[in-house]
Amino acid sequence: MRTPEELVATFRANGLKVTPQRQLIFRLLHENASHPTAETLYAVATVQMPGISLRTVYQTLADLTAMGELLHIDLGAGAARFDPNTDDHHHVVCTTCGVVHDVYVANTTQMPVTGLEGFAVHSTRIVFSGECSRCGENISHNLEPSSVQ
Amino acid sequence: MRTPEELVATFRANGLKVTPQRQLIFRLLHENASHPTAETLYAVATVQMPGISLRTVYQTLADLTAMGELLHIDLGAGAARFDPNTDDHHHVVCTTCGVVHDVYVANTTQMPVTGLEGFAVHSTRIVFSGECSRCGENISHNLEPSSVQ
DNA sequence: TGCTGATCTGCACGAATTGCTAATTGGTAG
DNA sequence: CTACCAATTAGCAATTCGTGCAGATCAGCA
Repeated sequence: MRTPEELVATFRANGLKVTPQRQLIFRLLHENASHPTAETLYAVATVQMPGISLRTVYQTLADLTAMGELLHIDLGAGAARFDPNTDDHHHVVCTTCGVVHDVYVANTTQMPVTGLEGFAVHSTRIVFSGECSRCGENISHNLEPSSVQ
Repeated sequence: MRTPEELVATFRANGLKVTPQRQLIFRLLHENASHPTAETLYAVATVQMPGISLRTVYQTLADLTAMGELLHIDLGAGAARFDPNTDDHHHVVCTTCGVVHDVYVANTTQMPVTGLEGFAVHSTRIVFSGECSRCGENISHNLEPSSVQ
């Protein structure tokens, strides 16, 4: 995800105004490397800016998505997640706690596939579901702090 | 998808009652090889059984899904689709008309992947999006009837 | 400083389900 | 064949995740 400053510049370049609400959201997204839902971001934003509207959060996320600065990811359950990582990648979801991690899959366009005849494929979405290591050991052992969020 | 008769037997075996509503839905699913939504099935069911409740359709689809006789597939947009094909497979969606076709992908567990460390993956869901041949040529040429639904 | 269109807020609305409950009914025990 | 009772159905309310709308506000420019 680009820096809040870059996003400010991008918004200006696109003729969009730079409001305090938008700047706050830029900052939160830049700081937060997780895959928040609109509600989650709203909750965090409210702390720093009481009165900000959930509607505005949705709107700004939609703007960022439209500009390609954010990915709108639908895991097929619950609210949409927004991903500051705009690389070509995929996701794993923990079915227990809901954490989402980025996954990189090589050559998705060259997978051995049957049934795509007649389709001009524009995109491929892969979602792995499983249990993260933290949930796997529901009793917290003396586990070295891994990259598990 | 199993035959209505088999499903009747399975329901009885599981201690569930066999009602006319359920039998109708068994039949519709067996006949209909597409990937209907609950509403779609409801619409068809209503013709043969006016007064059947959408709630009942949802309930029966949930029962079948719980028994593994049906797959609940969420394409990440709009209503859930129900798939009578319970093989291990994936899907393509036409972004224009919404048709869904089954896709078989070999060895999804051996794809070259980075980022799954620490996850015990239980399932992999792949959704291809694109345009089907029918929508690709939005003017209907003298196209030989293919398997395009 | 003043405009003015963009933006924000708050609320109503919409789609897709699920929760709840009274009325009905399948399956079985007489 | 009949009665009984838990399972099921119907139908409506409630929920979740968003989007549409309208009036109040504000950013950015002259």
